[in-house]
Amino acid sequence: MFQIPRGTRDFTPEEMEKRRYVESHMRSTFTSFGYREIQTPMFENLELFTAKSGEGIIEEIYAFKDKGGRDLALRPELTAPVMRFYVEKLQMEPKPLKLFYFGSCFRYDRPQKGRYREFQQAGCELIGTNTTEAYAELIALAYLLLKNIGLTNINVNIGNLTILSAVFDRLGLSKDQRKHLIPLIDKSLFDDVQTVLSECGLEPKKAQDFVTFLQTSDKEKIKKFVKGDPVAENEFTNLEKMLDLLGSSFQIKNYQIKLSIVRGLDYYKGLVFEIEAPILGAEKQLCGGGAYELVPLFGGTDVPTVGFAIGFDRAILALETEKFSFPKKQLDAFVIPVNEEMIQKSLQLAQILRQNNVTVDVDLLRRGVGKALKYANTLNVKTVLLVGPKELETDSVTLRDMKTGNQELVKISDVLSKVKNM
RNA sequence: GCCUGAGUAGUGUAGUCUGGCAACAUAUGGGACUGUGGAUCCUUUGUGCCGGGUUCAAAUCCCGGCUCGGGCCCCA
Repeated sequence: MFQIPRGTRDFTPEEMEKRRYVESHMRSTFTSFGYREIQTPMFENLELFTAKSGEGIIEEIYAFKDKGGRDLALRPELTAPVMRFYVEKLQMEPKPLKLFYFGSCFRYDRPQKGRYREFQQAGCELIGTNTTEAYAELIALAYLLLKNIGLTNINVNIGNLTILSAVFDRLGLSKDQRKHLIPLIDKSLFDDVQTVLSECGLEPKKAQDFVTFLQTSDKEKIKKFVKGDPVAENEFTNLEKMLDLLGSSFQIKNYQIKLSIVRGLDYYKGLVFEIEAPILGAEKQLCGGGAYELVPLFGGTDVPTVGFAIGFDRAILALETEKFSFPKKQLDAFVIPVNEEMIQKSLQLAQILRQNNVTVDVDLLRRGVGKALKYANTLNVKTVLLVGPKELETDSVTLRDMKTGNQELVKISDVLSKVKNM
């Protein structure tokens, strides 16, 4: 017996129905905002990812040599490939450029619930604008993508790395000190943050204020804290404008300012945000995004870029955890030939219906009407068409409504309209 | 990479402590049944995660591995 590789999954027809449902809703949300879909290869040159994240990443991804000795890697995420695509071929497209994607990503991680070695991401990149309205629209899009698939309980957290960095500057913290602090901030270990700050020689009062600043979502408190720092002040004013737009234009109010959002990577700059579903516990983050600078790193002309990625599998997991009832696909009709002489006629009838956008299955096992009906029942079909000699004498078939059990004799010429109106 | 729990027909479970029978439900195919049987009955198919050890005898006890779940690490 062969086994599925660790951390990968097979999807049953029922699961695929759910996934397609979510995917199609996301796709229509993206397109409703004027985004256009792109696709990039499943694997890239390894260097694309090491350039972005450093050599250390090789341990965490599927990297390999091909027969020509090239160093390749299965993509661990999609932002870098999309930016590679942009720099290589799309730089002269009119701005702003709105791109979205769906795709499998691969990471060599220890699998857990909501965490697999092959997983799906949905996301987008907005290239060529950094206005407050662009940012507001982007966050609204991320939020609505998750809302429109049926999630009810999600939170948006919004931070800003420029402000955080300006504050670090003002506190006179060195690069090494920041490196030490950032992981602690990321994990919300604020007591430890305060301890480290004291060790860095910061006055207790200042350290206390900083920790409060990281944890508060109160605009006035933050404003007071950044007062006198032109860079931070200006950035915060813009952040406020953006938040106003989120409320006034998109009716999104359940966001929180969270200045403790940090990203380990240096290329993120300015806006950062994440959306989480608290119902999922440890692996609750559904979406992460922000502004970043990758284009110059890849050799392109500098241009503002912002985007986000949604963990597709987690979004589905969150829906299931919320007990969302996915709509069930129904087959319109199931054709049962009553005996072997009726097979040809049955196939013909099914084919006519299919050509008119009716979904039809025909019994292929030459079994009795009872067994066939039972099978039809498990398929969740709307109607069954019985094709037999008695009916054919009058050019008719028996149409059975599977919900009520009612049956009627219907002329073959009328079957199409009858089935369509069920 | 670490800690922890679990793994028995396709699915859901019992049996494991206290070693000796692999069982129940459901499902799949066939039949009763040459046109209503979405039922009922009969029947078929199919199960001990893998490997080693202890033993007269292992699903059961022991060791190792694999896989899944929970918690860490990590999270581009």
